Amino acid sequence: MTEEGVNGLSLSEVARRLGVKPPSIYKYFDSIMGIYDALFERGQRANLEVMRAAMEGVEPGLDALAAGLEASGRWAVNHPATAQLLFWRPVPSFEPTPEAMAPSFEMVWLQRRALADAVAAKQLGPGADSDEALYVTSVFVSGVIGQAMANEPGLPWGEGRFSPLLPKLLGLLAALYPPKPAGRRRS
Amino acid sequence: MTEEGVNGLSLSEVARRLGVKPPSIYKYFDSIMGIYDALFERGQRANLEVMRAAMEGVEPGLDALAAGLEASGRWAVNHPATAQLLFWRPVPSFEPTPEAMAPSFEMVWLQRRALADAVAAKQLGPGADSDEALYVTSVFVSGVIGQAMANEPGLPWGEGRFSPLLPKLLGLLAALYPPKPAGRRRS
DNA sequence: GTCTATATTATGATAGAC
DNA sequence: GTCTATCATAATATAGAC
Repeated sequence: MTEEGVNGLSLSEVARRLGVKPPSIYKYFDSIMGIYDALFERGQRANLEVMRAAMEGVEPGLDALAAGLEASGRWAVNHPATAQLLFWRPVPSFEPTPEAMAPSFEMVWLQRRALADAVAAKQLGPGADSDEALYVTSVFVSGVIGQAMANEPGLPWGEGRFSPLLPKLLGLLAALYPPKPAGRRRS
Repeated sequence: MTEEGVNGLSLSEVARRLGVKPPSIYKYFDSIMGIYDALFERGQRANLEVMRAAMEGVEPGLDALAAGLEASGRWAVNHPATAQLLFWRPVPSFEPTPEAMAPSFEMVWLQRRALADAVAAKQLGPGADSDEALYVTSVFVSGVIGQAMANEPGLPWGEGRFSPLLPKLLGLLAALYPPKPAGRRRS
């Protein structure tokens, strides 16, 4: 996928590099879509696990959210081909199975909980305990990853023009959802 | 590209749909990479022109920036396959020629000028007249487009969970680059 | 669980007639 | 500027021997 594009993955080439003949692959996968599905699930799982690990042992709330998203971003730029498969759906005929999708719901939940913790810790206002806040953070991360991968391929996370922006962008959550609502008249 | 993925574009299929035979294509393009390059250049040009048109007749500064980026986002979700070709480089063996890249420099310049205008109009602080601010806006737009295309394919701009976020995100520029620097001691 | 052999279909590209 | 014919190569997938 790295060499030919995600869409250029070939079952025959997989067999070639494994040192077996193409028919052998069919003992393990029903079709090339089965290979995509396994790659998709592995990728989702790996991404979830680095995020989970990064969030553990960090103060719950904004710190955990930032640590988790940084880890996810680092994983993505380190696995650009898989990340494209997961996040940009470049193979229209491939639809991941529910099992392959499952880890991504877990990731959403981790982020949603971190936002709720940030609200509870008064790092963010109550509006941050919302799907909207989740979408905003996902836009930040996906934007940074996409720009980094497209414009600075091969650069490690933390270098270049884009990935260093992520902490600054996450800091904007406090501007969107200020912990102390701007003093307004009682309503 | 829509049906088979950007990487699945086939010169033979192009010929088929044009009602000609494959060798005829070679009178117009050196190779399939020449087709990609033409698509890339057309896409960049189209994207530039909708942005330019949207910025004209709008108050220079933040309004023009927002209008231009909205128009660019709308164009992208309306042309998802071409947008993938332009913004995510899904064909590793394709390198756009300098001529095909040229419109994108013009786009950068339009946005940079809008940021400078916003600073001049005191809508944003001086720090916004910078490459960093440009990268931030590009992350916003690319993030919104990427999330919309991957998670809500086919939804028109303005609907769904992501594209309506763009104005809100652009509003954050004022938090990053406050027009009146927060009162600090003389330095 | 591996293989050979094969079916079927596709691709990008070129030579050369018209 | 179109075509026919062709080259060289590749793909996914299946049947069936071992």
